Amino acid sequence: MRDTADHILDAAQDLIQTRGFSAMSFQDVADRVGIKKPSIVHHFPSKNALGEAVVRRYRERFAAALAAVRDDPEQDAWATLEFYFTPYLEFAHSAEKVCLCGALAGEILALPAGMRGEVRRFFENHQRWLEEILETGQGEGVFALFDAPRPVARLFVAALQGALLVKRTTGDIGQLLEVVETIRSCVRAGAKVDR
Amino acid sequence: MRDTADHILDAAQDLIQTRGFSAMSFQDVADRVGIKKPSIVHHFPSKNALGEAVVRRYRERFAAALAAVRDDPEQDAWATLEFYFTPYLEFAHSAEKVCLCGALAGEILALPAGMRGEVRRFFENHQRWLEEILETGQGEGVFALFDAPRPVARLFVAALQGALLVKRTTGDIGQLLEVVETIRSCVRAGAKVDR
DNA sequence: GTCTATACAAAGATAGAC
DNA sequence: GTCTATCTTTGTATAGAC
Repeated sequence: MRDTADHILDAAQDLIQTRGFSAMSFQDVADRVGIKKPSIVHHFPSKNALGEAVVRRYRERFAAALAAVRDDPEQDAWATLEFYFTPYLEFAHSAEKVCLCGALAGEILALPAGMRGEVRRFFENHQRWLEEILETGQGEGVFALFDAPRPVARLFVAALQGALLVKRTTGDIGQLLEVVETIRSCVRAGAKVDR
Repeated sequence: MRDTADHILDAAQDLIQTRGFSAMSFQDVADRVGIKKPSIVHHFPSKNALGEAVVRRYRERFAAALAAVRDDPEQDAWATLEFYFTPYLEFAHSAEKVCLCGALAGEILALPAGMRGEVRRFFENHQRWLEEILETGQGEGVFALFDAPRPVARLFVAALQGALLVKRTTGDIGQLLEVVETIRSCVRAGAKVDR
């Protein structure tokens, strides 16, 4: 049986991912978990603390998964890049889902300092990780980039996050698949840049 | 002297762009304009109506500017693309500014239906417009795209919106400039794709 | 660990004077 | 067109029983 604290975190994360942190209330979380409002306070002393715990867990899980794939000698650069697409493609199955940190970026100035820091670390980590993967793949001749690994990594992270948000707004799930496919064709070694 | 309704719209837009719609209140708007809460209601009967008016004005202004440049025979494809970067680069001057619709995309499911429709139309219009520009430029041999105009246009819009949000989160203004520069090098005719 | 009850502030909105 | 005053709901958070 699942721990109540975990259950609360799951409910809060889903609410933030869909409605945003400002629009989420203890009442919403309590209703989903099937408890009363004060029971949440027993596990998380304030709404800010709950929000920070949600983002920290999300960021740490993501970071651990990315580090594991990067350090797995079985995975080549292409497989590693494809692994990075996986969560985005899972978000694409539903019209409503976006990345937790992408959703929070829209209201970042209204968030408590602890949450802002977690979201910032999330993006910095993703950009550094992808830059490293692109550089490795480029060195091995697997990727052909039209610019340096750093700006290209930033372009890709921004495009994937932006595509999730636009997808949910327009309701066009194909949006995300198109962007992922375009990124693939963008780094494909067969598409050598000549200049 | 500026009309009060316009003043209210300006204040509300700035508040939504920074904190988000859910976190914005009549009190915040009233304080900025220098009036009391009920005076706002006289101009906009509800918070939802005010929010919808803000997004509609923003979308219509943007659409008019884009259409004007597209239909100006003086502007070639490159100048038109550069024109599209202008507002994004202006957002880049401040660490806090993002596109109104990019900010709203994060909390889209918490918005009233009228606002959701406006944000959707904003993105659909931008994607169609940019697709058309890319196609024209490609036909004239000015742009060299690594994929069809439609997916490339979607990638660019998503990347620009995502870059604004990431920029504000990390506080790194260079983020946006890098992405714009990467997009430029990405369509440059000198960088012909060979496959 | 969960509950009832409650405190306190802030929200959106309305009525009616000026 | 703007104000004061007020209504009603909802928010976060606390106190204390079980």
